[in-house]
Amino acid sequence: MADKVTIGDVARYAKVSRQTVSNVLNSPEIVREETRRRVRDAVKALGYRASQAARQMRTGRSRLIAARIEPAQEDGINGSVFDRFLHGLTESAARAGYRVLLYTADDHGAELATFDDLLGAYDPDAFVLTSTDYGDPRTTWLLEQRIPFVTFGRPWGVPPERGYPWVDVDGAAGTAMATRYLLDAGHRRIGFLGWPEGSGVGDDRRAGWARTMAAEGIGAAELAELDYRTSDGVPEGEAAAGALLDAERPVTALVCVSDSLALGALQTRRRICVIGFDDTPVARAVGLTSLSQPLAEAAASCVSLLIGQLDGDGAADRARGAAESPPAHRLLQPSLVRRRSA
Amino acid sequence: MADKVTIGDVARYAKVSRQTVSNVLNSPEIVREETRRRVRDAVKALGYRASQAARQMRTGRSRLIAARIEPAQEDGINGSVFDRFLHGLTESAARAGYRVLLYTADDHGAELATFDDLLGAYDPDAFVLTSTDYGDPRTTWLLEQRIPFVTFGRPWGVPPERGYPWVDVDGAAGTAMATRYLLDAGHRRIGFLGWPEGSGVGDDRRAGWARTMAAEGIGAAELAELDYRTSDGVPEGEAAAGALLDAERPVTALVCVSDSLALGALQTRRRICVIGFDDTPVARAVGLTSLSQPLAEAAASCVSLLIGQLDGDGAADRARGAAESPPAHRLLQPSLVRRRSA
DNA sequence: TTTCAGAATTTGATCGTTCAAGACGGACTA
DNA sequence: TAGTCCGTCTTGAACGATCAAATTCTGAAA
Repeated sequence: MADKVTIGDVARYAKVSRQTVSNVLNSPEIVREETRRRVRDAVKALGYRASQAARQMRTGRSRLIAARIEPAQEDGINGSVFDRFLHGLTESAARAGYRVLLYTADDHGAELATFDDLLGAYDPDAFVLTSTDYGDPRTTWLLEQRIPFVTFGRPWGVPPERGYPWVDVDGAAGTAMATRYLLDAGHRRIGFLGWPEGSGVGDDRRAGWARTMAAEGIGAAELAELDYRTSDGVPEGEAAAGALLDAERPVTALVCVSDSLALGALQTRRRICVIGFDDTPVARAVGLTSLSQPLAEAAASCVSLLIGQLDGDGAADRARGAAESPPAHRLLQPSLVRRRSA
Repeated sequence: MADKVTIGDVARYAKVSRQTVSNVLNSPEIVREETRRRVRDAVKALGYRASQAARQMRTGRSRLIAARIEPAQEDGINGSVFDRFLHGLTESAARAGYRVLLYTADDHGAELATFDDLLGAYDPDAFVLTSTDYGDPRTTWLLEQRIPFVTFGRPWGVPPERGYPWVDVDGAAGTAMATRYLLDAGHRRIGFLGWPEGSGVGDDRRAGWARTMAAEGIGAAELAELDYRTSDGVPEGEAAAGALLDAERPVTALVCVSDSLALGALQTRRRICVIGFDDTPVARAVGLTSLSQPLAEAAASCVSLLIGQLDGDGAADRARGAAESPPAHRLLQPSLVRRRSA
């Protein structure tokens, strides 16, 4: 194993000083063309790569982004969504010269402790949070500590002045699209299988269905009939779909808040069109039409929002003690993947 | 944000020297009891945490373990297996004072380049490889560079003298267990839905079924009839199961090399018992009996094998230029999760 | 030729930790 | 009494990079 090549080795090889090599790497514009070329050749010839540890010592920047890897959920079907997001995150981060550091935590309290731990030891430059919920203590803590972060998920119920950058997928637009698709196919009794009220994501997805149905002239009373709420899970979906199908005026199609519920609905084996949400592997496997989140794009957006804070004028802003521009955010559109079920 | 607490701050507070603080942290046994206590109090009072970057500078150890996050597979159903492994890895590593650094790579070539990149910049102490295959160039490369690593997956086709530490789940024992279970339930025409010959994992799983059937007195000719090979995927499974069911002497039960194939078999909706492999979320969702890999335990084993190399006498061994003891490994047993399908 | 501004490059200090070697005091030995 | 040793603690140097300031170089104007 070749001994470590240091910036000094490169400097000697290129017959310049350490600092010039450093400049070629970090601010090439201030180095004369010919010197720059010589240094770059030396870097290539020796296979030099800057030691992240040494750089971090001086600059205080670790080029590390911390992300929590979530435990496999009870139901697990939706787990792969996060998996794909994480993959995209790793790729986008690498392109921007950052790496993803994983951590786990069982609850918000443990997660705050982990933040502190990580910041003390590895000192990541930023965090990416997922599964944000109402009154999330993590965002508050990070804002207080002035640690850069982004969330994948909107700040549900957070007043705008406490805003922070986020990326999310427009769930309402997705369910609206699905509903419109079913309406165009001639359906009118289109039910919605959703979660109990109170989850940001769930309520948002329900809203898209509701407003599309309302625009079609369907009244509130009928909507209430068509709106079924249950906790997530395949058996729950089967039961709920059964209830809606056995009603006096049965549904002919269902928009579901998750693939788990949609899969349950499919398992009733009744003549019914079903559309799920998240386009999980299961959906692909069983031919379930589903709304697909652009996860790679979401991850890329997260990284670019972070980079804006980190490499951009973020430091300057924080020094001035003022965040003048409101935090950036991005709302992405899901797409409908047509399969046998609808 | 409190300024960073350094070892010097702690030293001043405890009225000792920097080095004594360092000793309390790294070799407490050489410090007098009372001093040790005083230093520990100071550490707690100030909330000190050693800077990983500075430590790495001096010791050359990053306390980072690199793992590749695999792209979601075509079929994706089995993706969650890796996901759960990664979660376990992160947890076990944290317990041992290590963190997991993610990277991606599209093929082995790109992965070798990434190894080099990572080692140059972040200098992880070890790698965890998954999805090893025959003649894997990655293990050869890492062995040559004398970089510690473990694989989750046996060294298929690697001569013992080029051995390295690994952890794996005994697939053959799993399919043997499944086959035995079906035999005990009275089945005799038990088919095996497997992948084409040539994959280590696939062949191993087939072997467990074959040897259990043979032990039951079923001849080679009949075994060949019952053994179906196809590429992975739900439609493929459906087709294969159909063929075995429509044969002159149809099967009454199926052991499958993956949940994808098993799910396909289930979708034939024929009266047949099916057992899958991996206990994926889909299996849980549709009530598929499946073999479950102890992923958390596998991850913990990977970490402990690595720690043995890293914190143990690994450095001394390497200094002596001799690996006297053969690399350690662990073969774990899967378990059968009974559900409706068998 | 001299002067000078600006560009290009170099030098010394520093980040926070651990290593290697040295200092100090007390006990034990000769 | 002096010498030696051991346990405990301290001091200076080093890891490899960047920052800040000093220095040298370049070319144009006086």
